[in-house]
Amino acid sequence: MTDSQSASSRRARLARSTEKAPTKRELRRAQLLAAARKLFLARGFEQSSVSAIVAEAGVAQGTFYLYFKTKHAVLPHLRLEVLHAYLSAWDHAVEGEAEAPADARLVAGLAAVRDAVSAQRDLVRMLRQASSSTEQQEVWLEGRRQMAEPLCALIREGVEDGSFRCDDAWLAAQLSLSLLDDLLYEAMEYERPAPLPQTFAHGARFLLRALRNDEARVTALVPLPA
Amino acid sequence: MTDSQSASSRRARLARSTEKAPTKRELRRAQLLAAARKLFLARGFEQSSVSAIVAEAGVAQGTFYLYFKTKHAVLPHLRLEVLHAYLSAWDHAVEGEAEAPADARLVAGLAAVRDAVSAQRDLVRMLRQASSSTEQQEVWLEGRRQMAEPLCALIREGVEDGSFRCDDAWLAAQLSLSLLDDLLYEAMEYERPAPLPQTFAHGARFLLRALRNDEARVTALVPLPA
Amino acid sequence: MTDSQSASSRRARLARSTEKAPTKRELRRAQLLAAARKLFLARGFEQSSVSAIVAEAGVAQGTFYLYFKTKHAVLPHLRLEVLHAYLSAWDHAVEGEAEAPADARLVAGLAAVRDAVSAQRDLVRMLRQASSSTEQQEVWLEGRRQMAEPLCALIREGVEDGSFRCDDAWLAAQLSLSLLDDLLYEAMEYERPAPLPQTFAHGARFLLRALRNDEARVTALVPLPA
Amino acid sequence: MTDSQSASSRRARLARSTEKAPTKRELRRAQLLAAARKLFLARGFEQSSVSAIVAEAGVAQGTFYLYFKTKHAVLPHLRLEVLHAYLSAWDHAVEGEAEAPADARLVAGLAAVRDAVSAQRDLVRMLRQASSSTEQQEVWLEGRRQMAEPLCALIREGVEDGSFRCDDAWLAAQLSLSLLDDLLYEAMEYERPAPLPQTFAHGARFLLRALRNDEARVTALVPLPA
DNA sequence: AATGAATGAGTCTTCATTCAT
DNA sequence: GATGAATGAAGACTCATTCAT
Repeated sequence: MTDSQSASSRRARLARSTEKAPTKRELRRAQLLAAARKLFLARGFEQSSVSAIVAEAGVAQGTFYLYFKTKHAVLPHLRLEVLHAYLSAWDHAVEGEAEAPADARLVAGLAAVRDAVSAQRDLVRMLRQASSSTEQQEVWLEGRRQMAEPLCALIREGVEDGSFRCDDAWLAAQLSLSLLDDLLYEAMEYERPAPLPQTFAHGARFLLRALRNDEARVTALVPLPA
Repeated sequence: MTDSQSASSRRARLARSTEKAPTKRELRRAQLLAAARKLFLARGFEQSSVSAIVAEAGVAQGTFYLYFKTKHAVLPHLRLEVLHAYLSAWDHAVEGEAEAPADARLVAGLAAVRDAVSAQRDLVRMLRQASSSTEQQEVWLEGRRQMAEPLCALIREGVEDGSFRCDDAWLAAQLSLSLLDDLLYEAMEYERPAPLPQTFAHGARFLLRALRNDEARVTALVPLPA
Repeated sequence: MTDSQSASSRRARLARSTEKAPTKRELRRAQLLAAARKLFLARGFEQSSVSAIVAEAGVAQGTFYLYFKTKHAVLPHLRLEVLHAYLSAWDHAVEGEAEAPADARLVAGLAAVRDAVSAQRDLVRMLRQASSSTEQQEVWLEGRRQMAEPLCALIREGVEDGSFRCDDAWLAAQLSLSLLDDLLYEAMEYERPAPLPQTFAHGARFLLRALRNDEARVTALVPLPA
Repeated sequence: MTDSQSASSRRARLARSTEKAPTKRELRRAQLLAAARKLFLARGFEQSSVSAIVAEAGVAQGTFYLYFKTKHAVLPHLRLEVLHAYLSAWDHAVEGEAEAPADARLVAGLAAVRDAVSAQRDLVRMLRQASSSTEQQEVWLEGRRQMAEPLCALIREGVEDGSFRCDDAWLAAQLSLSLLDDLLYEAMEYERPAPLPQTFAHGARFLLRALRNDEARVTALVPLPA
């Protein structure tokens, strides 16, 4: 329950800015955001001019600057969207098996995020390419921190009920995220070091083992790929 | 021996283009590269104009285009420098303890690369920020591939001599690189998720454990940080 | 009547884009056009930079590209100006002698265009020199087509009333235009093959004869030059 | 005879610069000329850089300037080539029917030049597009003058033997050239005002008529096209 | 005579941002 | 709030020409 509580409160926190009040102002911003996302996805950040964005949105050039201080200021908003998708996927999967042991929920959560990564691939590719100003990097890290939270909680739970052992749950969570954010993304994008299913299976098994699951359990949760 | 051989031949391969013949042409290119590196480090890629680079190098605008087809064409050369530093560090550390068991050499190698990552931090930060065209991404992946090679060889050696166990040495090497490339970089850059020493220690322990070293051995090789 | 009607409607058609609405936009465009014409005339097309044009017009560099997609896009507008001058001259002259027989009107029209060619000489010289992209050539040919229309109509009229005879009125019109566009221009520009008055007189007599006017009539309409 | 004499002497005059002495210097110049022609034809004048020309010729950048003062200085040489081709065609055709009457020889000559124009079309298109400096225009006119010479001689001959009548043979020759240089070129290039065969037939008939051939003779020499 | 590295002025064009209406 | 014309600095890149070797 602590889990689903924190998940809900987190979701609420994230949502507050977009779901709550469909202000006229918020709607306009969303309209511009949608136009920007579409173009950024199609042509990339640098290649999408503000003028193209406003054309797509059907508003005047100057209007853009009523809602975003600069062109770069659009990026954190898009990063938040990605983040939101990841967290929803995790929460949904983990809550879906609320009665299962921690390691099973971990695997379920990882798989759910893997699929969310897949669904957000294009947006992430764009965000990675957008020349990341320092402020942008902060947003990225904050996202990783938020993602690590529930993962860390789950690992701690597993440590308590004896299914995991590890030195530092927080760092273990980070390492896992490194896998999701980085390795899975590249597996998807370039099929390197191996196609996605294998990369995921080996990665998950590697993680479970590092968390001290015994070999039989590891294979039960994630069978070796062909 | 195969290890040190492949290391040497790799080093030779990498070096050929730069060390061998200090052609007049190579010297000019190096001069421009140095100017570009300096400015890219100081202001970032997008913010450094070609005109600033040539001013720094003390040559004419057109001269730049005699040595690089476009401004972006400079980046792969700089990425190679970083790569070269990593590989040198690894080779040096691993060869330095040629008689030690595989897991000890792994830890030594990781630590050496950690320090090299530290030394190259600024350059890497810049390369990450430079809007990475597709070709640029290829260079990055190729770098990771080259780095994974010796790491993978060492893991295989450990599997043979019984100090490691793992499903897939190549993917395990990639995961480790994910740690080096990504997690250590961020630990250094932002002290997150934890300052570098802790992040490294926990990460290395996590890896060793995933490779099935027993607890005592893990702690002997990498003590728990305070 | 058909003649003067078509002449008027043509004039109207041409005029619509420029005379009708002195939009703010049209005015700016005209301002830039004037600056471009002045510089192109003074230094030639290639030698006139966009930056010089905007300086002359007293607007910012970027403003130019609000009105013309590229520097070359200015040329068709100037060609239209020339064309307009030719057509006005022809219409005016031919309408001025509405009661005269076809051959007399032909000669009057030719003479009027000759003078218009003279007035537009510098502009035409520039347009000829401007490296003519394919699209530019299309504009040129389209201009010739528009010019040939009334000339052809007049020749046909002459054929009907028996003052002319010819195989193909359209081609005869083209040949006459060749004379106006090409030979008269060169006569004016370089006094070759002979000074303008002689070139014109001989050319007109040659044309009239090709159209089967008898010798007396030819000489009555265009006396032999000294 | 005066005809073939003047033709020969003219040919000699033109040839002198290229045929006479295959100096080492002349050969190099020809080599560069060939490279320039090839590139100018393929990409146009402005789009062919000196650097591309020397690459094509297989010599060094600086070498170009040993043989041509500037890039534009290449054009007159190419215009001469075109001219030479026209004159050869004319001479050959007219001499080939030395016994025929003047008007038949005129038609034969015109047809020969028409075919030469066709063969040189690409080169001419390029020369027309090359921004014609004043010096370049002089070369063009000089070419027309040289072409007009034999044509004029033939017309005079025809006037003497009674097959032609005209006010001024020189101007009549110019008008005919206007047809060849201008109208035929455009008929070939754009099939306007009509495809080449029709344009040529009507043009030739128009000329013959202007030179006072009677209708039967005109049709005998050049039948009406379908 | 030949080379080819170096020059650097000059090109066109883009675009984030502002501001008067 | 919304507009969209105007800005103008900045950008990457080209290329005819020179000159030391």
